[in-house]
This record gives sequence, C-alpha cells and structure tokens, in this order.
Amino acid sequence: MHGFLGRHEYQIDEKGRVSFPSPFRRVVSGGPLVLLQWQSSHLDLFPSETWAEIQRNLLAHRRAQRDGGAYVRRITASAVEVEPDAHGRIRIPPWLRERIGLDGTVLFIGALDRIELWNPSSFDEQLADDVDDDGFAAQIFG
Amino acid sequence: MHGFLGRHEYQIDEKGRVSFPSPFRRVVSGGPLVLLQWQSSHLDLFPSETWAEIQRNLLAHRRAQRDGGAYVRRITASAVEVEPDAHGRIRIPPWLRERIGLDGTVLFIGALDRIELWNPSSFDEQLADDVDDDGFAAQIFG
DNA sequence: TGGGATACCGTGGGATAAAATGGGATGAAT
DNA sequence: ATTCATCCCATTTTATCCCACGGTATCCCA
Repeated sequence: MHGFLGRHEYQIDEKGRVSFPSPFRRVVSGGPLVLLQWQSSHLDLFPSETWAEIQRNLLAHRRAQRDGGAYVRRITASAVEVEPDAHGRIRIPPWLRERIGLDGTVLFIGALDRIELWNPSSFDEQLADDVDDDGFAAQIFG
Repeated sequence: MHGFLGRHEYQIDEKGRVSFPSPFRRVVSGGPLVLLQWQSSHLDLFPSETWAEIQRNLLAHRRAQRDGGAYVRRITASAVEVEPDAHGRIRIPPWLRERIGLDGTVLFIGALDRIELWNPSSFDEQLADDVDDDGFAAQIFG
C-alpha cells in the first residue's frame, strides 16, 4: 500500500454511522483507529502504527512541559477509538461532529499515513485559498 | 487498547456512586485504581501499572528531599483505592468531591495512561483558555 | 466488444444486548 | 440503636449487532 490517497464522500445516518472508505478498509483491516481533532478545520483518523508514535510524542511533551498536561488533555479529550463494524462503518461521536460542523455528509481525504475527515464545503473553501508553494513543488517532484 | 481516550459524563447519585466509563472498564478489569488530587482543578485516577511508577517516584522524592516528606504526605493523604462494583460503579469520597466542587455530574477525561475527573463547567473553562502550543502541534503530529 | 450475471458496497431499520441509574435490603461498625 | 457502606434487584435508556434492500461496479462469457 502506498499510503492513504484520494477523496471519498459518504452520508452520516441518524445513528451517527458512516461508511469507512472500502479502499482504506483493506489497509487497516482488524486494528482499531483513533479519531481526534487537533486542527480546527477537520478531524484526523490514525491507524494503530501512526497513533503509536503520536502517543509517544504526547507523553514526551507532557513530561517536558510544566503546564500540567493542558495540551495533551485537550487532544485526548477529543479522541475516540473507532473500529469499522461488519459492514465497514464507523461511528462519529456527536461532540466531534459539532466541533467541525459535520451535518449529513463526510469527506474522507487520504493523507498518506492518516485520513482526514472534512465537511465537504469547508474542504472546498480551503482548496480555494492560494497555497504558497514556490520552490517546494520542484523540491518534492524534481 | 491505545490508552485512555475521550470524554464521558455521568451522574453521581445520592450515595456518592458514579458509573465508571465502560470503555475504560474493559481495560482495567480486575485491578484496583488509585484516586487522588495533585492539581487543584481536578482529580486523577491511576490504573495499577501507572500507579506503580508514580509510587516509585514518590518514594525517591521523599528520600531526596529534606522536608520530612511533606509533599508526599499531602498527596497520599488525599488518595484512595477504588474498584468498580458489579455494575461498574465507583464511589468518590465526600472530601475529594468537595475539593474540586463535584456536584451531581462528573466528567471523565481519558489522558492516555490515566483518567481525569472534572466538574464539567470547570473543564469547559480551561478549554476556553488559550493553550500555548506554538510549534508543538507540528512536532507531535508531524 | 457488448450484455448479462454476480459480487461488493452503501444505506436503512429493527431486534437484541449492554449500560446507566434508581431504590431497597442486609450486614458491619460506631 | 442508628448510621453508613455494601450487596442485590429493577427499570429505562442507549448502543451494538444482525438482517435486508437497492444500486453500482466488476467479472465472465458470448
């Protein structure tokens, strides 16, 4: 697998369930995922391997900082462990839906080692913003 | 399990009992937990494994300091051992409830290796505070 | 290359199990 | 004897599991 790629749009039903994109399903089969918010615009969904590293980073940060773990608390309080059911659906808790204004439709964006969940219209807005990519493109793509 | 995650709100009944979040219950099944206060804003609930390390740290600290164990005493005096009953409920002693102003509702916050107990309105207040996360987010989440 | 069959996928709803909460009875401690 | 904690049972709500349908893409065969 070459990491998570592409965009997939699905409906949320009355029970807060939404289909997890089938191409991604094959990759993470079996293991649980971690869904959380750390950016205001969208949610992030991490497979076990990626989450393991982030959790290490969070613990290291809490030990290093003298803020009583305020930042770590803010992150973990928003997080939930999710796992696709028999039909490949996951459940997004109400408080996370409200945070980024998810109503009806979810846009899954493959982002290599993680999956982003967007409100489709928010995603279009941020696409419209001009990205300052001078130099990076050439550096990346040769 | 990926550590304790998420937020769970429950009612305290007249007898001082409160449901221990079922996702957490599965993780710590069997062992007793240690409930104590070390930050003024909330209580902390530690599973056996985490507590073992903290206890080592407390003993090391008492040996190193020449304060006659004042700090250690302050912590341990507030601590109690709790264990979920048959219905998964724990009892929070009155003196700990009063310390952080718990009345009626408890908010459990998963914090990786520990669980925090908050008065919901106190938690909302500290969420509203701006967290100084300059640069850290990128460092943690890549 | 076209058409049909088949498997998969997205979506919805109902049944079943679990969880959250309340109250009473029993037993120990003061 | 009274208070307080623990144990036990009951009820309502919530979440999980299971089955069912319609559409779509894929595969196979002509």
